[in-house]
Amino acid sequence: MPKVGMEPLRRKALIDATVSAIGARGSLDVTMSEIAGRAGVSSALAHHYFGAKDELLQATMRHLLAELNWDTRQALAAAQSARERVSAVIAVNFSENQFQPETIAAWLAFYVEAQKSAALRRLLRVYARRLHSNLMSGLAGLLPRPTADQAAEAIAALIDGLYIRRALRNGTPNATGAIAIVEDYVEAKLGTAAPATIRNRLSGDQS
Amino acid sequence: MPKVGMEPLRRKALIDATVSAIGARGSLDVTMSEIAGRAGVSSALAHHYFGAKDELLQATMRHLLAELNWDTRQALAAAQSARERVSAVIAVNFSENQFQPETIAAWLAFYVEAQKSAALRRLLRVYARRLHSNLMSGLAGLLPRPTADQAAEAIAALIDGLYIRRALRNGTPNATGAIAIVEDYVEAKLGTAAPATIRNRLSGDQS
DNA sequence: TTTTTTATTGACTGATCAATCAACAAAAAA
DNA sequence: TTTTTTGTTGATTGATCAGTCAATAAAAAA
Repeated sequence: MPKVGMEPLRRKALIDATVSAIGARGSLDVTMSEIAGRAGVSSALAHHYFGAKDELLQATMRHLLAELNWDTRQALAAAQSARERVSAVIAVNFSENQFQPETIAAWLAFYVEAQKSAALRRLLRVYARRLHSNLMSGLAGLLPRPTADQAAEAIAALIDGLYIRRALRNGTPNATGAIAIVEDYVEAKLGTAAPATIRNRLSGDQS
Repeated sequence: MPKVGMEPLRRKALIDATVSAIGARGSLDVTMSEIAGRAGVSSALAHHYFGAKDELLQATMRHLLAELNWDTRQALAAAQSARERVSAVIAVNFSENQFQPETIAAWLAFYVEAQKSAALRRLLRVYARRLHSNLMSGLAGLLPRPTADQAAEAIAALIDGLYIRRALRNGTPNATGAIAIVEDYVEAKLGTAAPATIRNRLSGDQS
């Protein structure tokens, strides 16, 4: 079997296997054998390409982050207004690609692991900063500065909160419901602080 | 040393030690020795009183839940109006007792572990249901039914989200800031759907 | 006093797992 | 063809831990 040029393929397969293993187990303490098995290789190979388990986990998280970033850039590019940019960022986080049980479990697990690992903590901070700045790229045009900043913080917290609750299959099950909650917040926020013409652009209101 | 009547004391000490060990390690994979050490006893004793590690973790979570519930009941009893009930529930979740790094780390870790353990999942569902119904005890008097339900969902997600972000020491550091964000949401929500007299009761608005 | 109950531990066992390594095999280069 | 590089694994090692158990000792009951 040994063909040349396997490395990138194996790396990709191992990273994908890591996400699915974490998703299946629901936590980060998956074994290297489990991951390697899912990728169809031996655990020794996983060590060969990634060294320590830690590095595989970091690479996996970087991959998740890169995918989210890619999706976000696509969505932002298609947005035509500040208001649409906000919705685009929200929508991406609950899109098919992102709002998958496997992916959610992985994010959650990484959040916990980040308390132990400085490297993962750094990566999560990158995520938080990006999310904030992506949200601000829309909000800055809709609300005065300090208010916009707080709104971005709230939206970010909402997104994280809805993720964590989804992991438990508590209320707020589907992506549609989650988006509705966040969009409703945005509307409420714009309704109290911005000209009325901006209100009620997307969904029907309930006043 | 063996005095009679040690059991309840040891149980309490072990549960406290579990919270602090989880807080220190930042994850649920603390060893029984670590926990027992913090409680000043041998790991064999921890097994003696709790059987398996799993049961100690469940007991710990039940304890956290009971404390939160107690604090919430106190706060609700002191509230004089529907609006105050909402604020009371919010305030409790960010109070000295609850919004502690140790406690936050424990909650987060339990969320992850709940994906593996049916027992922990059940406990977290109890928490979610209680939070929702406590919030509704105030919101039901301020907003029409379906809107109130969605608002409770959003507030719960906000609280969970702010917890998770606090764990990383991302933005939103202090409890005050967190409360401000949630209260601001409530105000915005009431502002669009309820009579104006209800608005701006607690904090200054920014319109 | 003797016996039983309660509290407590050190030492041990068995299982799990990350990480290593020597070995093998196919392809590419010489 | 021979040599080197690249890909791959089974077997092994060493560490870590949950859980068990026999033993000890103080207190309470008989």
